[in-house]
Amino acid sequence: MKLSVRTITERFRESGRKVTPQRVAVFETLCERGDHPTVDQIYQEVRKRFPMISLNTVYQTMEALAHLKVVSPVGHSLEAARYETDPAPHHHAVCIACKRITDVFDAALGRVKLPRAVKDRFQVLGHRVEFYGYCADCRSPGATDR
Amino acid sequence: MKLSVRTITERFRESGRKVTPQRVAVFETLCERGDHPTVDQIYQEVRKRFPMISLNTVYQTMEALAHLKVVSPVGHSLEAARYETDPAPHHHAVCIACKRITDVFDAALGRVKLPRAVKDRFQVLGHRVEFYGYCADCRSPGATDR
DNA sequence: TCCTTATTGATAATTATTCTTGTTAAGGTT
DNA sequence: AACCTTAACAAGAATAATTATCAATAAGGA
Repeated sequence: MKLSVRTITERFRESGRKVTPQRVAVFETLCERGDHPTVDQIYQEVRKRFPMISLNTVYQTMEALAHLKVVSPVGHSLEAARYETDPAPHHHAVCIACKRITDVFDAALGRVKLPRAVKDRFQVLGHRVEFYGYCADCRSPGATDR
Repeated sequence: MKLSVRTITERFRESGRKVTPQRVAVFETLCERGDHPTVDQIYQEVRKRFPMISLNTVYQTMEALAHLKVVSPVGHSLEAARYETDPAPHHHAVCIACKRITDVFDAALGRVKLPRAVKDRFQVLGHRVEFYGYCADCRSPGATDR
C-alpha cells in the first residue's frame, strides 16, 4: 500500500501534531523521489515550490515522520564514527536509545548472500547485519514516545 | 588470532608508513577496550598517557588502521542522514565510493534472526542487511588504494 | 471567532570531521 | 653517527551536519 497525503494527515492529527503546508510539501517531495535523499536534498527540492521554508523545518518534519513510521532513516543514526578491532567476523545489535553496540557472533549471519540479479551490477566487499531495538537497560517503562 | 603491536608495526612498514609512538598508543588503547569507541573517546583515553597528541592525529591513525584492515568502522559511513518512504521491507547495497544506495528486495534477507542468547537481553524492533562495495560506475580502474 | 499551543523561520550554537601550515622525526642511506 | 627525504605531527582554522533559541504565526479545538 502506498501512503497518501490523506493518510499522513490523519496520523499527524491522531498523534496530536498539526498538519501544516510545509509538512505536506516535505512528505510529497519525499514520495515523488523513489530514492534515499539527504535532508538537504529534500530541502532544496521543497524550496522550489516553497521558497520560505527553512532547513530546520525539514529536519523537524523528518523526525516527526520517522516517529510516525512513515519514513525510515537509512542506516543507523550513530552521531559519530565508531571503530572496532575484533578480527572475528561478527555483527551488531544497536540500542536506538543509548547507542550502545553489542557484538553478535553467529555463523549463520555470515552466510547471507546478495541475490544474483544485484550481484551482477555490484562488486560486494562484504556485508553486515544490524539489529536495532532497545537494550536491557533502555527497555524503560517511562519511554516518552513523541 | 589477536593483533599485537609487533604485527601492526610490520604492516605499517610494509605499506610504506612510519611507525610512531602516537600510532602505537592509539592502537594499544583501542585494543585495551573491547568495545566500539568513537574517535573522540580514543583521543581522550590516549591523551592521559600522551598529553600532546592531537585529535587530528587520532583521526589519521584510524584511517590508516582501517586501510590496513586492522580496525573496521562500525556501521556505514554516509556523511549525512538519509531517509526513504518505501513501506515494503527491503535492504541496501551501498557504494563506498559514491555513497549511492540501491534497494535490495529479497525475502531471504528478511528471515535473518538474532540468536536466542542475545534475544533474551535485547528487544528487537527490526534488522537490516547492508552490503557494501563498489557499484558498476565506481568499479573504476584507477582506484588509488592507499 | 477566540484561544491555546505547536510550528515556523531566522539565526546562533554545537558537534564531527577535514584542511592548512610550519615544524618535527622515522627510517633508509651513506 | 650524520644526513636526507618525506611522512607524520600539533595547532588551529574551516566545513558540514545537526540542534538549540526565540519571537512571530497559524492550526485546530472550544
